[in-house]
Amino acid sequence: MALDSSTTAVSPSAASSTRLWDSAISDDVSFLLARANAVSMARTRQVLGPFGLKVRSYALLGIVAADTRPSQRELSEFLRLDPSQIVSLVDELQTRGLARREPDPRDRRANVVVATDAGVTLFAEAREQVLRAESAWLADLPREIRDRFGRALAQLATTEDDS
Amino acid sequence: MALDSSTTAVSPSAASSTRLWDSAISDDVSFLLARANAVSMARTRQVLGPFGLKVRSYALLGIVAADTRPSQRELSEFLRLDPSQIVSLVDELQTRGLARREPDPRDRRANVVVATDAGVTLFAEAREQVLRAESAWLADLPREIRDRFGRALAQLATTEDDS
DNA sequence: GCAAACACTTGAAAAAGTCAACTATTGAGC
DNA sequence: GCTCAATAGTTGACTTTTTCAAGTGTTTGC
Repeated sequence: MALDSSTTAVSPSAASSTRLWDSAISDDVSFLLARANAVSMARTRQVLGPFGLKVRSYALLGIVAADTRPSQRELSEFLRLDPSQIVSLVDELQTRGLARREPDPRDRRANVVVATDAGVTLFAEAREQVLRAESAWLADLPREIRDRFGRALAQLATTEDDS
Repeated sequence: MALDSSTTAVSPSAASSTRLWDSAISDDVSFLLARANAVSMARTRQVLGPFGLKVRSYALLGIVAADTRPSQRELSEFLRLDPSQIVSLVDELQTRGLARREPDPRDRRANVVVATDAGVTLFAEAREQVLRAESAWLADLPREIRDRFGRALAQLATTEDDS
């Protein structure tokens, strides 16, 4: 299923699969959330394409563009990525002149990752388009839901799992 | 990031990464949606574990348990999976006696996938637990949001992407 | 009747994720 | 102050997942 971000979302008006929306799982919040996420990923990916950014690079760039000066370890934990994946993402941004590593003065084992001016600028431009696409996507929700959807998601996103 | 279903979600109260929630991207609906989806996946996975089901098998079983008699092609399109992935999932359910293939009388190239009685029963039991976990997860949302969250997600999930 | 398209299947290839091991550094315990 | 376990970042091996190619048998459009 599109329970990941690797698939392009199309509407259930695609004739051959419309009828399967009548089955029970299409009432499951988990299914709907996965589906909505897939649509969101596809839309975001499309918007970021012209900036040469992928969703993960965009997210990492956004964090470091906020002058947070995170260590790679912090990025890894926050983004829920393996440290070796952070290495690759930072390498890529560094190669493009959008971010760089600096030695962390508090701990010689660590780097902090900082955005360059070019990185800050690119992020701002990309974010403008991302937010525009989001607004368009959310536009048809009832107003009182739309205004609180982000907050609801944030609350759900920060609920501990049942481990 | 947890922009996929492969990661266990933990709260931002995990001390070392709390401060990164202050960056811009944590306002992005796409980021929050991905995060909420990751939590949802983790919770669903945990609930389905004791039934020996994974999220995708559960979804597929749910569709065929609804007496929809879908072809594999229809399942592939609906769930946004490659046909070869449907083969594996159906194989697995078939091996466990939860579903089976039948020749499609309308088209000899095709099979329809049907749930067995055991499959229908297992799905019902699993679904009960999935819905219970969902209710618990959504419980702290404001009432007027909680009552309409699923519908909002369904609307978003069925919006065409900008392709 | 023929050729292109299609359903399912198998398996190869590519991509993504996970894990192991290394060097250098830090911090806890004595 | 010393020792050793833990840690940060890195590289690369290994595993898993996804994508793609190609095959057989069937259907459809001309």
